[in-house]
Formats: sequence, C-alpha cells, structure tokens
Amino acid sequence: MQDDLPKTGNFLAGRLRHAMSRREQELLEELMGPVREYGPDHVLQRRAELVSESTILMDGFIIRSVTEGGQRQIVEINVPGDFVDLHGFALKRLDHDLTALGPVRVTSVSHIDLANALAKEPHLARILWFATLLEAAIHREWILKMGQLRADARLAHVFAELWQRLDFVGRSRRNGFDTPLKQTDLADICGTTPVYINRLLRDLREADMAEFRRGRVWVSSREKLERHCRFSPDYLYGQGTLAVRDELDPENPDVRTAATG
Amino acid sequence: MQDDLPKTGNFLAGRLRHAMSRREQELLEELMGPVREYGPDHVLQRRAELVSESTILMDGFIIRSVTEGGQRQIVEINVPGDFVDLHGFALKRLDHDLTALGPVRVTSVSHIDLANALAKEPHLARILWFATLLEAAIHREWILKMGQLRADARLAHVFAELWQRLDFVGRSRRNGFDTPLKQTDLADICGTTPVYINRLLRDLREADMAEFRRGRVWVSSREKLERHCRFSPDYLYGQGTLAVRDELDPENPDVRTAATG
DNA sequence: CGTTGAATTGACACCGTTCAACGACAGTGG
DNA sequence: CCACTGTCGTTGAACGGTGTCAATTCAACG
Repeated sequence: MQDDLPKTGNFLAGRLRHAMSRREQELLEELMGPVREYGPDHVLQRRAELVSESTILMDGFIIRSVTEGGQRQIVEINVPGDFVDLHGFALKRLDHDLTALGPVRVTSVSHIDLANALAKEPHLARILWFATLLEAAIHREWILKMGQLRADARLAHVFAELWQRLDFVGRSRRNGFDTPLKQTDLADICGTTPVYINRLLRDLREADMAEFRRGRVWVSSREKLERHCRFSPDYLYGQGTLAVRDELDPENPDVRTAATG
Repeated sequence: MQDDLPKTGNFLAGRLRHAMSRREQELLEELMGPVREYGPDHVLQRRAELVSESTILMDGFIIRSVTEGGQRQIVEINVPGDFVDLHGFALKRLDHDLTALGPVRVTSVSHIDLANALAKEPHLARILWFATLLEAAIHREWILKMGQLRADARLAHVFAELWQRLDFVGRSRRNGFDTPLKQTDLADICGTTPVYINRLLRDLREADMAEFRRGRVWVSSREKLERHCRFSPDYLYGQGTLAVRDELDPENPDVRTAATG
C-alpha cells in the first residue's frame, strides 16, 4: 500500500491499480470520508435498505450474506482494499447483508460526491466498473467450486483464494494468513455444516495441507493445497493469463484515448 | 419488445429499461452490427481469448461454462435481451466459454465504437454498468442456491428463474417456457449428475410441480414450484422490493442530474 | 469457579454418485 | 423399407460423502 494514500492505497492493488493515474488515485483518496471503526458482528448494511454511500474496507474482513429460513449463506468475503458496496452505487438496494467479521476500519463516499466526480472522470468510472466485474468473476468461481468440488476441496479453495487475495494487498504471512473466520463461518461459505467442517479441517491438517486454529491459517504446502482444490488464480485477474493490459492501461495512451468512456 | 428496435428492444426489458431515454435506446440500437446466426453448440467465445466486441443475444440461449478436468460447470444462462459479454468490455479476457445452446441470433458492437459512444453518454454507461451488476446479483443467488438447497430444489430454482427472466422479455408461455436445455445441461447447472437429474425430473413431475420434456417446460403449479425452492424474484431487480427507481430513473430529473456519471 | 460460545467426536440415516444395462428416438445409408 | 448408429433418456443396485442429533471437551472471560 502507498503510505500517502491510507484509505484507498490498497484498492485494486496487485490487479489493475497501475491503470489508475496518480491524479485518479489522489482524487479517490480525497473523495473518501472519515475513517470509522466497528466491532465484530456489526451490520454495515442490511438487505433491501436504501444505499446512499459506498464503503472501502481498510482493515479487517466483511462478509456478504443472505439469511433465509434461519440458514445463512455467505456469498462473498471482502478483504482490505475492497470497495464493499460499490454496486450499491447503481443498484441502490442490495439483496444481502454486509457484516463485519472481526473489528474493521472503513471509510465511505456518498453517492452524490461519487457521481459528481465520475461525471468528470470517465476513465475512473471505467476502473470502478472493472472493480465490480472482478467481484462477479469471483462469484462465478464460487459457483464453479460449489458445483464441482466436494466439501474438502471447497474448504481448501476458500483458504487458497483468501491467501492469494491477501497477498495482493500485503496482508498475508509467510506461511498463511490471519483471519477472524470461525468454523461456523466456513460452514456457511462452503454450504456445509460446522460439524463436517470440523472433520474436514482435521483431514486438511492430517494431510499436511493447512492448519486452521484461532483465527490463523497455517499452510504447510501451498502447492499441495492449491492442487487439492484445483486452485488457479486466473479469475482474480492478477498478473496471470487473463491480466488486463490493454485499453484501460494508461501506459498505452493511444488506445486509451479512443476507448476511455 | 419494441418492434422498431429489433436488436436491442429486449435489453433490460422488465427491469431498468424505463430508465433509458428514447434517444439512448435508439443510440444503442444503431451501435449494434449485423445480425448473425449460429447453430447449436457453436462456441461464441473461448476462455482467455481477447475480446474485442460485445454481443447481444436476440433469440435463443447461450451458456457460460467452465470446463476443468473433463467436468463442465455452467455458471450462467443467457436469455434473449441479455448483453452476453458486456463485461468483456472492461475485462478484455473472459474466464469462461460462451456456447450457443440451440440455434441463436446475435448482434455485436465493437469495443471501440462502444467506448466512443459511452464517452459522450455517461448516463448510458451507468445503465450498462447496472446491467453487469444484475448479472452479479444472479451469480450471488446461484451461490446461495448451490450452498443451501438440495438438488431437487436447485433444479426447481433453475426453472423458476428461467421462467421469470423469459417473462421479462416476453418469451414465456402461459404454463411454462421453451428451452433447448438437455438433462445433461441441467446437471451441469445444478452441480449434479445426469442420472440424478433424471430422477429429480420424475419427482417434480409426480409432485405436480413441473414437467420437462423435449425442450419444453410445463409448470403445473407455479406457486408450488416457487415455494419448493424458496424462489423470490427480488434479486432479478424487476418491479419488486429491490426495484431501482431513484437516480437512474429519468422521470426523476433532479436527482438524475446530480448523480449521472 | 461457573458460564458461555466454540470446537470435537461418535453413531446413524440419507442424499447423491457411480457403474452398468437397457430403451426411445432421429438420422443415415443400404 | 429396414438395419445400423449415436445421442439422449430411463432404471436398478451398491457405495460413499454429508447431514443430523447428541454428548463431550475446550478456551475465554467475568
């Protein structure tokens, strides 16, 4: 993260951040309001409520969940640097709840301010659009993993993805990462039960892949873990096969002028 | 569909179409290239290929799928009126394949033309952004259904959602809808096997909910079907609770001026 | 030290997979 | 007209992954 951009320095880090000009980065930073802190389980946004501002997560984890008939399904996890409800800017009402997992630090921009800024900055608007499409790509990967993998591999996939995303924003450790996730949360992510998650965690431990305990994940063999769940980070649009280098990239001014909108 | 807009008349029909001004509707129509037709199983776009144009589906069904290790997972179904690869406009490369299910009619716009148009039409850009967010909302619902519902309800959910979406664009029937989906496709959507799908279809038939045969779905009791899979169309952002009526709506010019970006 | 939420373990039932075989049907070529 | 072929749909039986229920242990905290 850039130290002089404490609120937005992690936004798109490792992905398309290089496509933002320095001026755009500063503009976004200036748009954000004061930093707020919330404790665990704080609900930042409830389903169907009118959304009037969008929030960037600076520290901590936020989950996006839907609860129906007592059953909770977590449909997305947000890590530092994520614009957690940017889609509220266009959708106005969300179809899910946003909840802090552990303690979080966030900062917001009102939709009025954002709209005024984007009216003058079509390229920045494209960047934000891109950011919401990244989320959709992660959604598709989750559908894929829910449909194809068995519970043990789904669980491994959660760890592999989170680790990679925390890598992007410099919040990982050498052999894993910290997270406030509980076994119950893992169950609601993987679409299984806490009891079974517990057994799967034991399996992962005994297979020397990953160890989960008290808010920390240690990975014994990243390669083994990622192979087990067929994890390939392409869909995160980092520096791999699918990386975006073309018209959104300011280093390619010709195309950019033609294609910025 | 508006008869004078044969290519784009169904785009966002039933959802936010009313937020497009007549001029914007005509502009979009003019942007689209010639109509093309493809037969069943035609691959419109392959994973990781560079995308240089975006396509609107006029007739037929297109699936978005990922194939890994011989297993295919369908992560999205597109129906007439859908902008099938609008996200390619910003992502440049897709992380999945696009395949025609039955015969399809499509029309495309090059990213250059689209970018030039959107540079002058920020409100239209917001509309297109919104359209991609609708897709993401559908993705989240799929994650929800994969995580929470058992296979029989997942299958019912596919029917309920498709019927509703075909309703939006006037392609449904009184008691169901036509679709080129095969049992194998249903399996790859629901994350189960063709054999089991076959048994589930029998169950749905015997429970007087829906009958699937030779490319047509008859629904005996829509209410029973939707209750069985807890289907609630909110997430499709039609006229329900989550409907968008605020700043994107041109009938509300005050807010719109402030918020159009 | 009692309380509470979370993690762990065991037994058992069931949802869904797998393998194998068969039936229905359309297209093709003789 | 029929035989052949391939695709899709249908059915049965055995197996195993996962859910459910219940009880127990553990960690954190006042």
